[in-house]
Amino acid sequence: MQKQEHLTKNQQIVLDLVEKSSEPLKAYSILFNVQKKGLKAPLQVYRALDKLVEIGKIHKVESRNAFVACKNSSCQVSKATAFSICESCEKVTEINNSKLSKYLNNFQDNSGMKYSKYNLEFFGLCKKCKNK
Amino acid sequence: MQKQEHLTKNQQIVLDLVEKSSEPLKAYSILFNVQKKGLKAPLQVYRALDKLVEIGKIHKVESRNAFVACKNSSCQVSKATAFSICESCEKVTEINNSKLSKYLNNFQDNSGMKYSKYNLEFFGLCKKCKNK
DNA sequence: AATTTTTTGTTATAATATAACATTATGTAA
DNA sequence: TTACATAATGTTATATTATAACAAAAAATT
Repeated sequence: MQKQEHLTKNQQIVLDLVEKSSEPLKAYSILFNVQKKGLKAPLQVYRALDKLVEIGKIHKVESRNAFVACKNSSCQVSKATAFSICESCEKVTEINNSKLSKYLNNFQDNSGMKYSKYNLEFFGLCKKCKNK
Repeated sequence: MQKQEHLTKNQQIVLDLVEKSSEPLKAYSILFNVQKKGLKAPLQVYRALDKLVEIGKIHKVESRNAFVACKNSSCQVSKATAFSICESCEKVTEINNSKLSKYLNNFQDNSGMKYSKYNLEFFGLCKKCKNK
C-alpha cells in the first residue's frame, strides 16, 4: 500500500474544523463539534488527529494539549514547529521564521544526538494584552 | 508574606524523589512513590509540582507529561528550558547551551510580542539507540 | 494577638488519552 | 479478480492526567 495521498472522511472532517478555527482546539471540543457528522467516540477524533499531525496538516501545541492547523503550505511533516503563546488571552500563532528554523534544524550539542525534530513554544503577552 | 525561601514538607518529599530519579517522572508515578510518606492524594503531588516548577527546581517535559529535576543550579525560574528527548529509549536530558539560550532569549519576530519564557524540545535518537 | 497568605487535607469529578477487538475499506500483487 | 496485506473504522471500556471546591492548619506580617 502506498502512502495515503488523500484524507479519509474522518480526517477531512477534523481538519476542516481545525482549519476554520481561529484558536487552538482541544480534542474533546473537536469531538463535540463533529458529533453531528458522525464521529461519536474520542478515538475517532484522536486517530484522525494522529494522522493529521503525522502528515503535518496540523500541529499539537503541547503546553496546551490543543491542536492548530498548519498555515505553512510547504509543511509536509510536523518536524520543526515553533509557536508564540499569549499567557493572557491564550492566542497561539505559529512562528514562521526561516532564520530560527535554520538555526534549530542545524543545532547540535555535544551529546552525540542527531536531532530530527523539534518543538518550540514561546510565552509572553501579545500586543493587545500588553496594552491593558 | 515574603517569598518562600524554604521548601515545605510535601515539596521537599516530591523534589527528593524527582532529583533521585534518572528519568522523567510522571505525576501518578510520583504519587505512588510518596504514598508511604503521607502524600495520599493527586492534588498534594500536583501542588508540590506546581510550586517546584514555579521556582525552577523542576521542569515539566510537556510532550511527555513528565517532570525532571533542574540540573542547572543557577536556574531560579523555569523560563528558558530546552530538552533533548530520545524517541526510542525516552531518555531526556536538559540542554545547557549558553549560545542556544542567548539566541532564544533574544529572539524577536514581527508580531510585537515580547517573549518572557520559552520551552524547546528536540527529538531524535540518542547515541546508544542510534547504534542498535 | 489579629490578620493575611500559603499550604494542607480531603472528596469528588473533569479532562485527556489509549487498549482491545471486531469489522470494513483500500491498495498490492499473484 | 481473487487472495493478501495494510490501513482505517466503529465500539465499548478503561487508563491517565489534572482540577474544583471547601474546610482546616500553618506560617509570615502587622
